[in-house]
Amino acid sequence: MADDTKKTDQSVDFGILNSLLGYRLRRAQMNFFSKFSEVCSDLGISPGLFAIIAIVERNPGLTQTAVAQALGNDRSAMVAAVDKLEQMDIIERRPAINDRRSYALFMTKKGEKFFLTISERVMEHEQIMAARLEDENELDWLLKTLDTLSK
Amino acid sequence: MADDTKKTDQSVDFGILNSLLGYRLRRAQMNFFSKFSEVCSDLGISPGLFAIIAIVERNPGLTQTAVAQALGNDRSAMVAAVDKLEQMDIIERRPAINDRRSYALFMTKKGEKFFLTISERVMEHEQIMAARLEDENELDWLLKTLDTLSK
DNA sequence: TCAAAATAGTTTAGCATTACACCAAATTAG
DNA sequence: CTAATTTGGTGTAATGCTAAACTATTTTGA
Repeated sequence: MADDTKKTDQSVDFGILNSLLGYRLRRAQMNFFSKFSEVCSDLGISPGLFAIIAIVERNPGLTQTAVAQALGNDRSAMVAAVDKLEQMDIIERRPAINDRRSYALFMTKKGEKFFLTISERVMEHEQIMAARLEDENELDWLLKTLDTLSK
Repeated sequence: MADDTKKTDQSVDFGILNSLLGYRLRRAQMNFFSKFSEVCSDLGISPGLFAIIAIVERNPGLTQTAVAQALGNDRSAMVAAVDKLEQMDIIERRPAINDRRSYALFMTKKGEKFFLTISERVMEHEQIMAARLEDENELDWLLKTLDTLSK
């Protein structure tokens, strides 16, 4: 059936989209997102939750709002996220010492171990993807360039 | 008040996140997304809708499913999107000639003009962002690299 | 001091995205 | 040709993100 009347995926003309950074970034990011889910879905962790854990692990005692600001998220999105991470016994809310409005976030003992496990998986996946690049320099260059485009 | 007891955004340690392509891609893409919205929100067009228009404009007659596959979206997401674009008189559903289940999508006359207007704005914004890169070669290299990471 | 403004966390509503089930129509197999 | 499978469009439910409003608390400034 060498019938060409119906366009296949391959023959679709992407026009302007092909040269748009925004579109290409979206496709690449979507791919990373779905791969991340494949690798980590059994642990019940999304990329967004992983980012929160990573920040709290390196910066114990930050408030919810501080974490949200660091990640560029909305404060309100933190509520459900921290609720979930607390239920999973990964992080912990403690009353802030000098501000009765806010909580300080800390890793639990289980959370510290959990972070090691999941970091290992994430790094494995990262290395598989990075292997598509030419060399270490290209990776550094890409990370730097993405940073340039993030503000 | 040179008080350092509270961490500011600058002093947050991003740890592993700094070296993760997935995270950096997300930050860059979020930035493009919000800039796009600033530039195009008065026209009522999101990045996703723009992508659909761009595909239909270059490939008139594609079915909803074909457009969804090209963009990597779910079929079901097309319904509301095409409904909206039809209400805006930008694209048009016509019964497919040889398949009573499906619609073929076409630009309206107004849609063609609309696409020119919005493309202009998008390209302006694109050039502002691309100007942060070293030169044309770096842009090409980045687009190629993003493509590599998208599959 | 003390009223006004700002801030932390929360709730809620709106919107986009994803996955799943469904129906009608088309295609394939026997 | 008919039965079984696949496919296109749709509806719905769950999730994630954004924006706005609300309460309690803290900070500001006259």
